[in-house]
Amino acid sequence: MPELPEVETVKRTLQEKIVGKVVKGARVFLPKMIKHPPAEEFPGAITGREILGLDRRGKYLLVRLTGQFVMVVHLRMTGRLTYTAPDVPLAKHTHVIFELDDGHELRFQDQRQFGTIYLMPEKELNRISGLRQLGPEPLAAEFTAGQLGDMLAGRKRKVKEVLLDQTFLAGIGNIYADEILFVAGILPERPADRLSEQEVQRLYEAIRSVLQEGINHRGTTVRDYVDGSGQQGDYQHRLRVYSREGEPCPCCGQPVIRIKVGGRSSYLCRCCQD
DNA sequence: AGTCAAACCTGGGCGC
DNA sequence: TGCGCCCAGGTTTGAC
Repeated sequence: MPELPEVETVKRTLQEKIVGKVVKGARVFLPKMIKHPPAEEFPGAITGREILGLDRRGKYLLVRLTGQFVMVVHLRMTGRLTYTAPDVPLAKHTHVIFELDDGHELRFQDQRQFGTIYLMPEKELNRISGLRQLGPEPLAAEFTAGQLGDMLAGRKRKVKEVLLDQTFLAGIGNIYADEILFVAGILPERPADRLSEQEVQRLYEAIRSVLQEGINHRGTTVRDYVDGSGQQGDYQHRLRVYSREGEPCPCCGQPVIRIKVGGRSSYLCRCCQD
């Protein structure tokens, strides 16, 4: 489910609900979801801490806690983190419940059980390799087209594979990669280092605009994604090519096709992208 | 180094 | 109704 715009939306929706709340307890029903500390130590380690704020890095959600501790959550494909009243019946695949001092719960559910939760001192966050190795934030003010051009130089892999590489840029996944490449008018199989200066500029602008659009529409719900209040996103109605095999290209009307790139389904228009 | 497939899981959808 | 297959927003690992 969740790429940068979805994780950003979860962050924003949870922010208004849980900042300032104290964790009164935690129940772990599926220990393997807890990667650190050992699951049996996790409830004791988080109980009593106040939630100071929420941040996002790439697709990672960071919950800042008192005592310089941070809980790091990655939702992977089907994870959900929702602020829920305690009388709401437990949804299937609910693996961890946090009890908050306002009587509500923060519930983590994950059908496919790929999600991860860490709790550690802020200073040790770099022990999480996926977090440590993340590339730049594509929406950061400091990220420029010139920088993107430098980063692409010498990259012989397909441009879509590069966009999906979290050590290259943080937060782009399969849906937004296809949308970005369509908006930029670039085929996903193009070698990354063979884009013209103009194409790099278009790619940069598409990365920024498509991710921002996704956030503005509260993310994309293709299947499982919901935000921190359990609400679906809206951006699925605005997708141009992703999951639209056979439908007319919004630009030229030719059918959208699906191919495999880097092992992932990729949707594109042969007419509008080259 | 680069590329590919498999692995981690559950469940939906399709053809037969 | 059921079986078998393919598919799914992600990331890591291990084999060539």
